Amino acid sequence: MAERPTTIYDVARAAGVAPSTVSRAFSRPGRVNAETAERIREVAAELGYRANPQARALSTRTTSMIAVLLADIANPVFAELVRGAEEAAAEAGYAMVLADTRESAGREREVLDKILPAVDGVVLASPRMSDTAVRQVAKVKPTVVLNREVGGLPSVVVDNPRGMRRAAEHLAGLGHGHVTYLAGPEAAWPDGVRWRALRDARHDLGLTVRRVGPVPPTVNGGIRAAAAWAAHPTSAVVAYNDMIAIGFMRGVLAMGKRVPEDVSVIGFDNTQSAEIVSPSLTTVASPQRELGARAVRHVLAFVGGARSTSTEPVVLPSKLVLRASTGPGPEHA
Amino acid sequence: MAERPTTIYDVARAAGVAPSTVSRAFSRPGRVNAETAERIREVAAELGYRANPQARALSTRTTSMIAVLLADIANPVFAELVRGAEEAAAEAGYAMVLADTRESAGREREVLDKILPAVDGVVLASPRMSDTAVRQVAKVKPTVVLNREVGGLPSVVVDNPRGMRRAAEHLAGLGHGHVTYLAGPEAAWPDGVRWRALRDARHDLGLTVRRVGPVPPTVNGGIRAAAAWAAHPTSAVVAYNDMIAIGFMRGVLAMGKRVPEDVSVIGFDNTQSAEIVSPSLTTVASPQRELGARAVRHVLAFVGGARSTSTEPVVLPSKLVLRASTGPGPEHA
DNA sequence: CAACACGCGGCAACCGATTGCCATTCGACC
DNA sequence: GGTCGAATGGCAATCGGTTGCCGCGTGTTG
Repeated sequence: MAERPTTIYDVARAAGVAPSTVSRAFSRPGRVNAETAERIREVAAELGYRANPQARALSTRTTSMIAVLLADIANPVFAELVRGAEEAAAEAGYAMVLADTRESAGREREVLDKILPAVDGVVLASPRMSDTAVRQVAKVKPTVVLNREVGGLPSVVVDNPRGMRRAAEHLAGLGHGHVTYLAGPEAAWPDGVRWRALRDARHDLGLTVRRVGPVPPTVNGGIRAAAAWAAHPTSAVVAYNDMIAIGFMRGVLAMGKRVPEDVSVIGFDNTQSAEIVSPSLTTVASPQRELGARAVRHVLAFVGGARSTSTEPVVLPSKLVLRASTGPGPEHA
Repeated sequence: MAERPTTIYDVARAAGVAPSTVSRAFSRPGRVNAETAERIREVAAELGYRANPQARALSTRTTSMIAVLLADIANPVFAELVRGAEEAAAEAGYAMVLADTRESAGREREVLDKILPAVDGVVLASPRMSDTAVRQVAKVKPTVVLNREVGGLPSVVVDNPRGMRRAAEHLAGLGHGHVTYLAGPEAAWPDGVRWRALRDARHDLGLTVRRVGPVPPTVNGGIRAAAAWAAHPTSAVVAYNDMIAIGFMRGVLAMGKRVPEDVSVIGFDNTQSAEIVSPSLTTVASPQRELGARAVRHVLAFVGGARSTSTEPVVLPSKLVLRASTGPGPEHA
């Protein structure tokens, strides 16, 4: 432990050349005589030399690392997203580091202070901090925002309005006239978008809509939402995400009601849990893996110097996955 | 984007002092005249100065960051672990960065090359690389291994043998005489430990045990395990983890068999899914949050210079959580 | 009044790489 | 034989901080 790693200086001394030559042997193929380079490489291998990316970053200002900030690692919806991001980064020869910010704007700031100088770009997935703070970050390093739009900044989002619209149409088609939205955290940008999309659909589809919450985006949050909903029950609910939807089902089951006979439930995200819970959950799916990959590629394009890249948000489609948690409503023909 | 951040040199010029004084104003309270320090701090705030931890690391060799390497982010068992690690790190004023290595020893190496110089210590959670490679890492930076024991290196593990023993006792008590173990990845250290613990229990408890697999530690892996198990069915199975157990249940359900009437199922990890699946899953729980926190504190102790810290593994208890997936077996009294 | 300690700021070296520029060597060409 | 240019290696500055050491000015003490 704490054994000093070998540097180009160690290698240079051992190989009888100048440090600059060692440096070039690795980063400037052809700039150094082939034999000399070969000898240097041998000595380096023998000594177990590994370049220190941080030291390199001092002068080159690039580290081959990008950071992805996540609001909540425990939220399973991020699992696939991270995979996509990691793969896209690896493909481009970058390492991806992740930071969990525990749904807190303060933690986001703290982590960024430490990590920002160490990376070439940042993906902010569902950031909780203010637009101003996000722009601040974007001034320092190439930044792409995920699941949120911040004016003027590149972002990758899911087509939430269309997803919600499909959910509403599905419920209306089943004969549900009243729908409750179980709201997630107010700091979560998609929450507002989804709620507005539901409200916008109400005229066309002849629905009345209500809203309970906000509750935390967890199973327990869903249980609390169930209690709130019970004060003015409706025959259908759409939850901010799958976790809330699952908690809600658990809550209403505990009240002796049944899903979907007494109440139809739709979630968002199509997490693995949506499939294994029973009744299995109808939910609005989004291509998370693709989302992560696109965000990373987008950042890397900026890192590569793209200046003119459009700042129009990249919008990825969502689709409704039908399962067993939705059924006919009171006005079913 | 790409706007050069302010440095101590900028601050020094603006405040009319030497860069070294700026540096000391921040890192050596008392070393600089209070008024001067105050003025420097004001100027710094005005210019939006933020210290570059990487540059600092060059001379101090500490970055206030630690890395946690995970075999698979998508595995929900890691969610709580990460939480515990993150909290313990934050408590000590450290930032935690995470890297997903996609169950690949190669990725572990690549990521470590990039990230190691940027952090003060490393937690290797369920590493897939060889003992030799792990020791190599430990020579460079303080390292703690999680869910695995590598001779001579500090580690934090769960008491798997006891957990498996409890599971076996539970099944034996219910009148199951034959138990199949659904094996996880061979590279996963706990897999061997759990299997051996089950075999060791067989004499005492009068069981016969079999083993199918290995299969990937996922729901799909479990479905495959179900097919393999069906060739020689037993009235009880213990899976390497919850995901496999859940996939297994899905698989046998699809064959028209019922859980627990036809086969009792026990998982490992007590992930959230174990609770919401139906039938709910009996599983061996471990204190993941504590596991993560302990590992981080352990690393930080080494970072702080502890040399004599014992390298005896820290062993955390596990316990059996009874749910609906286990029931009486054929020899039930 | 001399000797000394202490407070406080600056100088310069250093951490580990990269890179612009210069010096040397050597072969080629006129 | 002289000139020129390509190939190759070294010197030294630089990136953004940290820190050992020096020096100056002031206050304290004998």
